[in-house]
Amino acid sequence: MGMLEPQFFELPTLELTEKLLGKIFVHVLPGNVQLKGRIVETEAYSGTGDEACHAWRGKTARNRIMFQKPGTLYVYFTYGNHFMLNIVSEPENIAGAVLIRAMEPVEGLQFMQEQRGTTLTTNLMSGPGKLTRALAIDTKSNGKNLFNDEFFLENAPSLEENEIGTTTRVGISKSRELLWRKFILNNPHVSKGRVT
DNA sequence: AGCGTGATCTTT
DNA sequence: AAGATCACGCTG
Repeated sequence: MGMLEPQFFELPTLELTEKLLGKIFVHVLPGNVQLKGRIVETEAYSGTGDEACHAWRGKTARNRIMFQKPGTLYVYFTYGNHFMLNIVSEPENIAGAVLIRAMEPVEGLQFMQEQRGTTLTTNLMSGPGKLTRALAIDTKSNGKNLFNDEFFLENAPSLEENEIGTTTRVGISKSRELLWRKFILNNPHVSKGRVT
Protein backbone atom coordinates (compact mmCIF):
# COMPACT_ATOMS: atom_id res chain seq x y z
CA MET A 1 0.00 0.00 0.00
CA GLY A 2 1.29 3.45 -0.87
CA MET A 3 1.82 6.69 0.95
CA LEU A 4 -1.31 8.61 1.98
CA GLU A 5 -1.83 11.76 -0.10
CA PRO A 6 -2.83 15.22 1.17
CA GLN A 7 -6.48 14.65 0.17
CA PHE A 8 -6.78 11.85 2.72
CA PHE A 9 -6.46 14.38 5.54
CA GLU A 10 -9.23 16.63 4.23
CA LEU A 11 -11.88 15.36 6.62
CA PRO A 12 -13.60 16.80 9.68
CA THR A 13 -11.31 16.25 12.68
CA LEU A 14 -13.45 13.64 14.41
CA GLU A 15 -13.78 11.63 11.22
CA LEU A 16 -10.03 11.76 10.63
CA THR A 17 -9.54 10.63 14.23
CA GLU A 18 -11.24 7.34 13.27
CA LYS A 19 -9.74 7.04 9.81
CA LEU A 20 -6.19 7.24 11.17
CA LEU A 21 -6.66 4.06 13.21
CA GLY A 22 -4.76 1.20 11.61
CA LYS A 23 -2.57 3.41 9.43
CA ILE A 24 1.21 3.01 9.59
CA PHE A 25 3.19 6.05 10.77
CA VAL A 26 6.74 6.11 9.38
CA HIS A 27 9.75 8.12 10.52
CA VAL A 28 12.95 7.56 8.53
CA LEU A 29 16.14 8.51 10.37
CA PRO A 30 19.46 9.47 8.77
CA GLY A 31 21.21 6.26 7.75
CA ASN A 32 17.88 4.94 6.47
CA VAL A 33 16.75 3.60 9.83
CA GLN A 34 13.02 2.98 9.41
CA LEU A 35 10.77 3.41 12.43
CA LYS A 36 7.17 2.29 11.92
CA GLY A 37 4.14 2.10 14.16
CA ARG A 38 0.49 1.23 13.60
CA ILE A 39 -1.82 3.88 15.03
CA VAL A 40 -4.17 2.32 17.59
CA GLU A 41 -5.42 5.28 19.70
CA THR A 42 -6.27 8.87 18.77
CA GLU A 43 -8.07 11.95 20.08
CA ALA A 44 -9.68 14.92 18.33
CA TYR A 45 -8.94 18.54 19.30
CA SER A 46 -10.74 21.19 17.38
CA GLY A 47 -11.29 24.91 17.40
CA THR A 48 -13.95 26.91 19.15
CA GLY A 49 -16.17 25.23 21.69
CA ASP A 50 -13.49 22.74 22.74
CA GLU A 51 -11.79 24.38 25.69
CA ALA A 52 -9.27 21.54 25.90
CA CYS A 53 -7.95 22.49 22.45
CA HIS A 54 -4.83 24.65 22.62
CA ALA A 55 -6.28 26.93 19.95
CA TRP A 56 -9.76 27.47 21.39
CA ARG A 57 -8.99 31.11 22.21
CA GLY A 58 -7.13 31.81 18.97
CA LYS A 59 -3.65 31.71 17.52
CA THR A 60 -0.56 31.89 19.75
CA ALA A 61 3.15 31.22 19.25
CA ARG A 62 2.73 27.65 20.45
CA ASN A 63 -0.45 26.61 18.65
CA ARG A 64 0.06 28.35 15.31
CA ILE A 65 0.88 25.05 13.57
CA MET A 66 -2.67 23.87 14.32
CA PHE A 67 -3.87 26.44 11.78
CA GLN A 68 -1.74 25.04 8.96
CA LYS A 69 -2.66 22.58 6.24
CA PRO A 70 -4.00 19.12 7.08
CA GLY A 71 -1.23 16.53 7.26
CA THR A 72 1.18 18.90 9.04
CA LEU A 73 2.81 17.66 12.25
CA TYR A 74 2.09 19.61 15.44
CA VAL A 75 4.58 18.62 18.15
CA TYR A 76 4.74 20.31 21.53
CA PHE A 77 6.50 19.80 24.87
CA THR A 78 4.64 19.32 28.12
CA TYR A 79 5.02 18.32 31.79
CA GLY A 80 8.70 19.15 31.59
CA ASN A 81 9.40 15.75 30.03
CA HIS A 82 7.21 14.76 27.13
CA PHE A 83 6.62 15.56 23.49
CA MET A 84 3.12 15.12 22.06
CA LEU A 85 2.55 14.23 18.41
CA ASN A 86 -0.48 15.56 16.56
CA ILE A 87 -1.55 15.47 12.92
CA VAL A 88 -3.15 18.73 11.84
CA SER A 89 -6.69 18.59 10.43
CA GLU A 90 -9.17 21.10 8.97
CA PRO A 91 -8.46 23.55 6.14
CA GLU A 92 -5.71 26.14 6.47
CA ASN A 93 -6.56 28.90 8.99
CA ILE A 94 -8.97 26.66 10.89
CA ALA A 95 -7.49 25.06 13.99
CA GLY A 96 -7.71 21.31 14.44
CA ALA A 97 -5.53 18.30 15.11
CA VAL A 98 -5.56 14.64 16.02
CA LEU A 99 -3.43 13.63 18.99
CA ILE A 100 -1.71 10.29 18.39
CA ARG A 101 -1.99 8.53 21.74
CA ALA A 102 -0.65 5.04 21.04
CA MET A 103 0.85 2.82 18.38
CA GLU A 104 1.75 -0.80 17.88
CA PRO A 105 5.46 -1.18 17.02
CA VAL A 106 5.94 -2.47 13.47
CA GLU A 107 9.56 -1.84 12.48
CA GLY A 108 12.70 -0.56 14.21
CA LEU A 109 12.03 -2.44 17.44
CA GLN A 110 15.64 -2.46 18.54
CA PHE A 111 15.97 1.31 18.21
CA MET A 112 12.71 1.81 20.08
CA GLN A 113 13.79 -0.48 22.89
CA GLU A 114 17.00 1.49 23.32
CA GLN A 115 15.12 4.80 23.32
CA ARG A 116 12.59 3.58 25.87
CA GLY A 117 14.79 1.44 28.09
CA THR A 118 12.43 -1.53 27.93
CA THR A 119 11.86 -4.51 25.66
CA LEU A 120 8.18 -5.15 26.37
CA THR A 121 6.45 -4.32 23.07
CA THR A 122 3.20 -3.33 24.76
CA ASN A 123 5.14 -0.72 26.73
CA LEU A 124 7.10 0.85 23.88
CA MET A 125 4.44 3.11 22.35
CA SER A 126 1.40 2.72 24.63
CA GLY A 127 1.04 6.41 25.46
CA PRO A 128 1.54 9.77 23.75
CA GLY A 129 4.81 10.59 25.52
CA LYS A 130 6.13 7.06 25.07
CA LEU A 131 5.61 6.92 21.34
CA THR A 132 7.39 10.20 20.58
CA ARG A 133 10.36 8.93 22.56
CA ALA A 134 10.32 5.58 20.71
CA LEU A 135 10.10 7.35 17.34
CA ALA A 136 12.72 10.01 18.18
CA ILE A 137 10.27 12.85 17.62
CA ASP A 138 10.68 16.22 19.30
CA THR A 139 9.91 19.85 18.55
CA LYS A 140 12.43 19.89 15.71
CA SER A 141 9.71 18.08 13.75
CA ASN A 142 7.04 20.65 14.62
CA GLY A 143 5.62 22.09 11.38
CA LYS A 144 6.95 19.37 9.08
CA ASN A 145 4.41 17.44 7.02
CA LEU A 146 3.66 13.84 6.07
CA PHE A 147 4.44 14.18 2.38
CA ASN A 148 8.19 13.57 2.12
CA ASP A 149 10.65 10.75 2.66
CA GLU A 150 11.33 11.54 6.32
CA PHE A 151 7.74 11.43 7.59
CA PHE A 152 4.76 9.76 5.93
CA LEU A 153 1.79 7.50 6.51
CA GLU A 154 1.42 4.14 4.79
CA ASN A 155 -2.10 3.27 3.82
CA ALA A 156 -3.87 0.30 5.42
CA PRO A 157 -7.49 -0.85 5.52
CA SER A 158 -9.83 1.22 7.67
CA LEU A 159 -11.30 -0.36 10.77
CA GLU A 160 -14.91 -1.57 10.93
CA GLU A 161 -17.19 0.40 13.23
CA ASN A 162 -17.51 -2.57 15.58
CA GLU A 163 -13.73 -2.70 16.04
CA ILE A 164 -13.52 0.91 17.27
CA GLY A 165 -14.02 2.08 20.85
CA THR A 166 -15.16 5.60 21.75
CA THR A 167 -14.70 7.39 25.08
CA THR A 168 -13.99 10.78 26.59
CA ARG A 169 -10.46 12.10 26.25
CA VAL A 170 -7.67 11.36 28.69
CA GLY A 171 -5.89 13.84 30.94
CA ILE A 172 -7.90 17.00 30.34
CA SER A 173 -9.90 19.13 32.77
CA LYS A 174 -12.09 21.12 30.35
CA SER A 175 -14.67 19.89 27.82
CA ARG A 176 -14.51 16.50 29.49
CA GLU A 177 -17.87 15.39 28.17
CA LEU A 178 -16.87 15.18 24.51
CA LEU A 179 -16.57 11.63 23.18
CA TRP A 180 -13.56 12.42 21.08
CA ARG A 181 -11.20 9.55 21.89
CA LYS A 182 -11.05 6.64 19.42
CA PHE A 183 -9.12 3.41 19.75
CA ILE A 184 -8.92 -0.14 18.43
CA LEU A 185 -10.89 -2.38 20.78
CA ASN A 186 -8.98 -5.04 22.68
CA ASN A 187 -5.65 -3.94 21.28
CA PRO A 188 -2.92 -4.41 23.91
CA HIS A 189 -0.93 -1.43 22.64
CA VAL A 190 -3.42 1.28 23.56
CA SER A 191 -2.52 3.40 26.58
CA LYS A 192 -2.43 1.65 29.89
CA GLY A 193 -5.62 0.24 31.33
CA ARG A 194 -7.81 1.63 28.57
CA VAL A 195 -8.21 -1.23 26.08
CA THR A 196 -12.02 -1.39 26.30
C1' DA B 1 -1.40 7.95 45.10
C1' DG B 2 2.52 11.29 44.57
C1' DC B 3 5.87 13.81 42.27
C1' DG B 4 9.41 15.54 38.76
C1' DT B 5 10.19 19.08 35.29
C1' DG B 6 9.94 23.27 32.33
C1' DA B 7 7.39 25.79 28.68
C1' DT B 8 3.28 28.46 28.15
C1' DC B 9 -0.47 31.19 29.48
C1' DT B 10 -3.09 34.05 32.83
C1' DT B 11 -3.19 37.21 36.33
C1' DT B 12 -1.02 40.83 39.03
C1' DA C 1 7.04 39.27 37.84
C1' DA C 2 4.68 35.57 39.90
C1' DG C 3 1.67 31.75 39.92
C1' DA C 4 -1.12 28.01 37.85
C1' DT C 5 -1.70 24.66 34.61
C1' DC C 6 -0.41 20.99 31.78
C1' DA C 7 -3.55 16.35 25.68
C1' DC C 8 2.30 12.41 31.01
C1' DG C 9 5.12 8.51 32.93
C1' DC C 10 7.43 6.46 36.62
C1' DT C 11 8.12 4.92 41.26
C1' DG C 12 6.11 3.42 45.36
